[in-house]
Amino acid sequence: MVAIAPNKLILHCERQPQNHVDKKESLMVTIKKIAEMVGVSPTTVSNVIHGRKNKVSEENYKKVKEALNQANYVSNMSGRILSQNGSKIIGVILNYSRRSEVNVVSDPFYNQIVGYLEEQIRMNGYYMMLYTSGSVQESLNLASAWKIEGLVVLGALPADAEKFIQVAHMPIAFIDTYVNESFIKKGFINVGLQDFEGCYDVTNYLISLGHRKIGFCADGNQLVGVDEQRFNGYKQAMADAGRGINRQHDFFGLPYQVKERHDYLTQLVKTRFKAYTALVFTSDYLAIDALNVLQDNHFRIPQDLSITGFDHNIFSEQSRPKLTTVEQNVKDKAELTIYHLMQEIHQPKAQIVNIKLKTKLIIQESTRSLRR
Amino acid sequence: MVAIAPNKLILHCERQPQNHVDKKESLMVTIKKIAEMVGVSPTTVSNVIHGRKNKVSEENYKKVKEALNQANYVSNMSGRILSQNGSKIIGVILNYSRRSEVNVVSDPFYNQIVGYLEEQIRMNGYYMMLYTSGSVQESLNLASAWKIEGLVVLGALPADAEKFIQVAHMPIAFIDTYVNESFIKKGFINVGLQDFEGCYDVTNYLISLGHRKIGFCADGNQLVGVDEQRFNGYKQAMADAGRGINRQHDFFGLPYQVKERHDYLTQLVKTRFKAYTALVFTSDYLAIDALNVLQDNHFRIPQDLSITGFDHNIFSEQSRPKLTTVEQNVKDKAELTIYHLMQEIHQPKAQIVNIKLKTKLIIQESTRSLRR
DNA sequence: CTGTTAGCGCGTTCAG
DNA sequence: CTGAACGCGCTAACAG
Repeated sequence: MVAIAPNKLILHCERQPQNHVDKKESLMVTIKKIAEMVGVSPTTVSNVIHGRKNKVSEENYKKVKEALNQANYVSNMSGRILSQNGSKIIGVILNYSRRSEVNVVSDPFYNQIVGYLEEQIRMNGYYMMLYTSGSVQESLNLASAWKIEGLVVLGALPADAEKFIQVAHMPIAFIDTYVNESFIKKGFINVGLQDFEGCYDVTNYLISLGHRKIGFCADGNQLVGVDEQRFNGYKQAMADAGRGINRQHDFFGLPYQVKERHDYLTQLVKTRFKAYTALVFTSDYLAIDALNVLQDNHFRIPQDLSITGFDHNIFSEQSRPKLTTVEQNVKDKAELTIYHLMQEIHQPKAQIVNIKLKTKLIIQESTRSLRR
Repeated sequence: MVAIAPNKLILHCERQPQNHVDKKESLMVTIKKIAEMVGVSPTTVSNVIHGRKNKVSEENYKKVKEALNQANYVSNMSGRILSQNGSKIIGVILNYSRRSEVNVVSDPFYNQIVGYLEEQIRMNGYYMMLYTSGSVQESLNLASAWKIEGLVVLGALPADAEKFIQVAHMPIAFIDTYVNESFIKKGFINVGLQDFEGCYDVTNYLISLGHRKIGFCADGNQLVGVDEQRFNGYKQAMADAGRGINRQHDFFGLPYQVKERHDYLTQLVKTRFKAYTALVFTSDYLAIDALNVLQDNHFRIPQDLSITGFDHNIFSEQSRPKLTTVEQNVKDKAELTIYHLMQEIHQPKAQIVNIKLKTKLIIQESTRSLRR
């Protein structure tokens, strides 16, 4: 199924014909075996494992406990799940994203949050199963096959998110998702940002610097979910400054694929971008990517053009000039998401959580004042 | 257990007292139910699921198949695992790394490869369980609890890797790991780079530009595993050019924590770095990080100092000047790793795989010639 | 070709 | 306080 051609330098790579090994030994330490060893019943062992001291004599408790440690007992999850217990798995689903047409892998935001999610999930005594791509149904199948206790869905588009809500039978926490009001009922969890306000602020800052001709750049040609909110924030700021926005002209939908995007940007630099003194980007990644193309085409940032990003991740710090951007706290996002998901797992349908974390304008070097 | 203080702006967050819901319904579609519906035995259904056409009449086959689709049957993994079948899980273990003291989250290399690994694992019909941190034993416990079929271990230090080999009862594929020769026996899989050669090449390139005073910078004070090999490559290139290396003076071990590292670098800029015309870094990440500190301290790169990275990831492209670096193909690494792990799963102990992928010198703008 | 049965490991009754 | 018995969903071995 994997179509790779391993024609790289291989140092040693011996091969033996069909060395079929019987692996029937099963080194698994089971409750039963522990019970045999100590000379008690499996139930007693189970009780010890679950710390039910009032059900086991102190003497036995000690002996069993010791045997468990000795043998490094690890409960078999399959057995556990089967006997109506939680699987202790949280599924994390990617790729219902604004950047869905390209491998999510390259998106620094997703990379970062996945790391933090894993950390939080592990700290709660759960395991994380990571799943990318596929349809909503596919994801839900995965979830039910493993009796997954909860799902984290990243950056789903409204339609997908709504399908998740309708079809799923388990707690779901969304991150950065906008759905129709009617879906926001008991059991709904979403952790997002004040996208509108964040983009309003940064646009407004540009306006305060004297900019009037400000464009808006996003991934893809559709403005939906997060990007839509950010666009609206930008639009509102412009409107409040007495500048109407023409979606046709002032919005630039950039291709997802790197090469195409660069080609398109190179073209824009020579044409439509000339009409602007500032550009608002929906992510640091995109802004930095454009920054390089602009610089390579002898645009000076910020002298010739001011640009702003969104995220305040490592990219905006490592670029030169450093990027003026909107900060979001990814770690907080992950923590809150898992916190509320755990609440929901332990106490279903108890709450509605729709968090919009504050953002913060980070003024750096990629923007300049038009006044003097 | 999670110690977070959700004192952020929360829009709506209602709460209800203990709305304890009975969720005993179990919407799970089981083989048994399908069997009842169609009016055949569970075995027949199982046979259809596994495509054993020769064991089921064509008529029944059709009827069952239809019912399965109709009901959107998904096999319960726990049952499957329990009855001696593979779990279809590949565990991916992080954090036995050269950068282990800090959250792996921030390391772009790990982020990237995790994404590609997930892709490959999924394409092989497996699931990925991601696990960070913890001891070798802990990781192996996880693996046995879930009857994990194979493990991918990223960036393990030699000692940990050797423990994995000794204790584990399942196929393991290492990435970027160096172990003692004696551990390289049937069943061993490692996919790494020509670290020595890569660093030799880049150092040699600097030498060819006329540099003689070249320093070496890595994470942490210990040179082990990958970093050790790279250091050796650097050392050898210097030796071949008639320059002996003093590990005390010419090696710079940088702190893992960002703040401390920046402080240390700021200090070095004013002192020891002055004695060098070029610096070799073990990663793009580190090189770019230092580049910024250097630039912020009015060092001009490459006029005052040439620097090189390792990885050729997005960082080396987005920096200004672009980084001269050593390219590795992360996608290839992931593909080969999973390819060979799958081989090993299906045909245990059949091979020894110790791949060292070629690297490629990428000459960009962060290095300059001392000749004229 | 089809159905019955046993057992995987665990947790939870329910009798002792 | 302890142990025997059952069932979760699935598969494989075995009868019919």
